Amino acid sequence: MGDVLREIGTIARALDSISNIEFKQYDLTKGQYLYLVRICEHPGIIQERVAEMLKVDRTTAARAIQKLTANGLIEKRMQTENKKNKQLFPTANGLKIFPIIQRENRHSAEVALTEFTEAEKQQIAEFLTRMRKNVASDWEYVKKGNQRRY
Amino acid sequence: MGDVLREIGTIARALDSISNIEFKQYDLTKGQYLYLVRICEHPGIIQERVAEMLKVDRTTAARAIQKLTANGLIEKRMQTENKKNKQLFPTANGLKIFPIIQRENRHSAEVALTEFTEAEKQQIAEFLTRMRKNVASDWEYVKKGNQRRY
DNA sequence: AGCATTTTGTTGCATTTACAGCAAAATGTT
DNA sequence: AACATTTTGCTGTAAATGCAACAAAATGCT
Repeated sequence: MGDVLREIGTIARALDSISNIEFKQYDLTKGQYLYLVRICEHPGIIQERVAEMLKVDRTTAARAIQKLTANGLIEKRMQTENKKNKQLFPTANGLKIFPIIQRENRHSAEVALTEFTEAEKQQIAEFLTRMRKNVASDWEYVKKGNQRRY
Repeated sequence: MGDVLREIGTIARALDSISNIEFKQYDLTKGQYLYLVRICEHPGIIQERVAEMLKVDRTTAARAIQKLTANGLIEKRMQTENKKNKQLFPTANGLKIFPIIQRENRHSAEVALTEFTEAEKQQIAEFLTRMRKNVASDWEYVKKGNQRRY
């Protein structure tokens, strides 16, 4: 079933594209909504962890977060116990945009799942979580420079 | 079920990331494998149609295809009846790489669907196709500059 | 036929993305 | 305690991405 992955890629690009266009009016440039949402949901998280959750390159996350900081949507806090980790928190402005993103995402989900019964929604959610877990280990493996055998 | 879209995004990024790393040894830079596959499968297709299938910006597709042409993996052919459309065809070199991409994609699909029964694979394929169709119209709508209401 | 609209393809430019490679702090090992 | 390894964060650089804006061909309309 090679087209399963294709469909996933296509859906992901389409939705990401839509979100990026719709969030431009809030001065959120490409992809930034992803990071802001995760930081709002996990205040105090460090960027390395955000990259891992999103399955995004470390440096890509670093620069996206840099920009969110520059734009005053999140802030980095240093701790006294740990001088290396920088905890991330949404600012008041970031928290103001957060529900807007949630609303948009909710609407996109509704559109995507039009004509799905509750049971079907339940089931696809479960399927996708299983797939994500299956894929996660390969991603880390390859990202660390290892070669898959096949 | 907002996490459905999230999972899709995460899976898509992870797999795309893996593919890009694995295809670098064949001088396929970021994303090019997507275009090459579609052109191999639909010889004579025009780039506008490729962009639409992939749900990618017109100009992004244009440049990816430009590069594939420059690297000798595909070629553009002009027709006599129609002076605007440029048909795309894989070259001998492109056709040599095609099965390598297919093999990688097949392996990724196997990994992603580990522990899925045949019936489950069937079902998720069907679900995803429905989702893709649901999302496609919004993508075109927004890409053309229209505003969604929600 | 004549004119407006759509389709297709391009380029300029600003931004994001990601591989290399570095440094400093934290953690693990002996 | 001393040293090696891992974790976290950053920057330089090259490439992809995508909006704006244009031109030319094709199509639609009256």
